[in-house]
Amino acid sequence: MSILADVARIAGVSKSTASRALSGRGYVSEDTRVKVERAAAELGYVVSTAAASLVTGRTRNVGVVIPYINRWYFGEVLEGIEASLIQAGYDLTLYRLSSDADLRRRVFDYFLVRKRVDAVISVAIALSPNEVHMLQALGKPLVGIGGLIPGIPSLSIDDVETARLATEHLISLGHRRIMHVGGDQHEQMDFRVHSQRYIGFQRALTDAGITVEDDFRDAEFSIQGGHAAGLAVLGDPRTRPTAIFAGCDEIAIGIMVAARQLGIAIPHELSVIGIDGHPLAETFGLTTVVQHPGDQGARAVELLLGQLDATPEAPPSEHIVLPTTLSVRTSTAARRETPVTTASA
Amino acid sequence: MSILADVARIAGVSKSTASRALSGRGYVSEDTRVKVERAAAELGYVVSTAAASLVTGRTRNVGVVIPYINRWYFGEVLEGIEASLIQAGYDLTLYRLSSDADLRRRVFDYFLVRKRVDAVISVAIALSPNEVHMLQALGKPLVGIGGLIPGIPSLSIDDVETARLATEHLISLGHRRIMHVGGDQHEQMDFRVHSQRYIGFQRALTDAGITVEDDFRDAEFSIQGGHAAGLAVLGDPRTRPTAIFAGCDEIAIGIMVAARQLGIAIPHELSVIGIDGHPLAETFGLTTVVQHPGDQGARAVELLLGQLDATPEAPPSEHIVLPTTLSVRTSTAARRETPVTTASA
DNA sequence: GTGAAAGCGCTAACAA
DNA sequence: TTGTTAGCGCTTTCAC
Repeated sequence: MSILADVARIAGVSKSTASRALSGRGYVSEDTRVKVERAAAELGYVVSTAAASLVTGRTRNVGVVIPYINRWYFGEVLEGIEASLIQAGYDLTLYRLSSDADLRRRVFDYFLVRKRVDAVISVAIALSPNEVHMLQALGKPLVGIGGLIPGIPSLSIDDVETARLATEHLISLGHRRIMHVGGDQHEQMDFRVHSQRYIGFQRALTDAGITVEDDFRDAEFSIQGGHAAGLAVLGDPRTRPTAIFAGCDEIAIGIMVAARQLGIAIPHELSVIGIDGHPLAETFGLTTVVQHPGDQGARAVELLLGQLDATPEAPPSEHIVLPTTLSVRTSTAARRETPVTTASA
Repeated sequence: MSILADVARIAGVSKSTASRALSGRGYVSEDTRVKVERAAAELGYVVSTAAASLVTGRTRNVGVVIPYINRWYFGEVLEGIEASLIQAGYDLTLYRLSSDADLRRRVFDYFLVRKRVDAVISVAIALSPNEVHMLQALGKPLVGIGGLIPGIPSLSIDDVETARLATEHLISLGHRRIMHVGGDQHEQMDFRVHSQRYIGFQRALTDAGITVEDDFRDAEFSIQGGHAAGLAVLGDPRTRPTAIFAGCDEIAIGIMVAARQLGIAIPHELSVIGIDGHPLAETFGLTTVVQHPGDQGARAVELLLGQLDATPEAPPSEHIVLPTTLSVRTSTAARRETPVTTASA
């Protein structure tokens, strides 16, 4: 492990010149720059981040806090962030925050503060004013994904509107007996995404003058979860809905699997719509409202780098609402000219 | 941001005493320890890792290189690693290595070397002797997951044996027309997992004296991939296999979906078996050979910490082969008393 | 355009 | 048991 002094010696210059040549900051003649670079390459020299950050206060490392890794949406976001970060020469330090409040406090009080990260991206985690304040007091730029965090730039779709759009699509097909299979309202994600989508759903129904008695069923946000809920909800032909708006594509797919298993024809007896744009939606012919999590990750990094590199006194703190688009497939291909009721009553 | 000197001043001791009290290394009286801790808490002091690592050479940070994030197996491994690491007080810096050789070199030459990580976990990436040597020369412990890496401790299942086990299960059910739908043999993963599984498959057939003409079809390692391959392979009733050994559970599930779509009854007309232990296997009634990726991640961290904390001169470099277990479900529930041939010829 | 020197915040000998 | 001292490797004024 060679150090800067070695490089300087071999190149026949001082440490400070070597440092300038390598970092690109400050004036160095073309000649010496070449000499220094050659020496560095020869020695396989790599700057010590520890030493550099000690003096500059920058680590070129970004912390990412995220509640799940192995769910499609989150994995995509993470991949998007990682790719952008590495390309910009930044490292990514990963903190998976479970619902364990203790762990969360530890991560914020200890890990994130240790001057180890220059900035933080918070995915689907609603930072408390306290947490935001802490990080900001430390001068650490902050970007949120998946919901609005007051005071910092954040990125998300409009969950209420997206849910409304999905539900309206079902209504426009003639459905009246529509159900929402979504996230447990008590076990909320941080931004209360579950409620938001439920609210959008109900709003669409209300606006269309539709009343549904049994309009909600909770499910885990996974294909398994959707499948279990689907079996439960679709079992009784007399009470089953003719259309389901699922809280995410995984749930929607699980429901479609359950429907097939129960011999329920899609879309003739049941229409299904999801949210996200999961690649499986195509395989299953699932209509879905698409968002692009990978792009969201990339965009968040962009915002962050803007804060990091540019003017230190220009903290843009607006919330950006990302558009979602309807991608219609066979799961909602049937149009009902007259409202359908499977109930015999 | 208070620094150690502040804490020391408030506690009325010297910096070194404060350091000892906080780090737990060296002798400090109970009394002063309490005083120092109180002062630190009062100031919200957190040690600067940059400064600490500059002098100790340790960063309490582990680098993880992994080819995918959004695939079940890899996500699980990552979650397992993350949980164990954070519990041990280590950070995790994530590098997703695509097939881009350039990126790979950059990560090894630059990122991993910058003294930013104390150790490296390599998931499903076959490190070259060069890469291993580089990291070892730097004194960085190294653990591999997903295949044997000569000279370093590594962890993996026996892909050949696992594939053989799966195939033997199908054979024992009376199947003769068996096919392997697995990874592209050209687009190999680093440890040639695809070939290994294919070899195990073929070995089982050979041992049973079975010859199959069209015994392989490649697929992307995803449900979509399995679905596409399934449609292609199962389309013609005269040539279709009666059993399929899939390269992973995602592929197997995709095949099952395709089969249902084609009206092929499982397990009466087709048996399917996968590898991994994906949670969806239960939903789909898929028989599979189970491994536990999360545990593998945890185990890898254990091995790493052993090297990191313990005797510096005890590098255990053996490869540990993890057991896999057959989990039988309905997808292979049918026993054929006489070998089945769907072919009319 | 280049070098000398100071010091970032911390730990680890070594003395006391 | 505690304090003093000397750096860890780098960047960055400030002279030259």
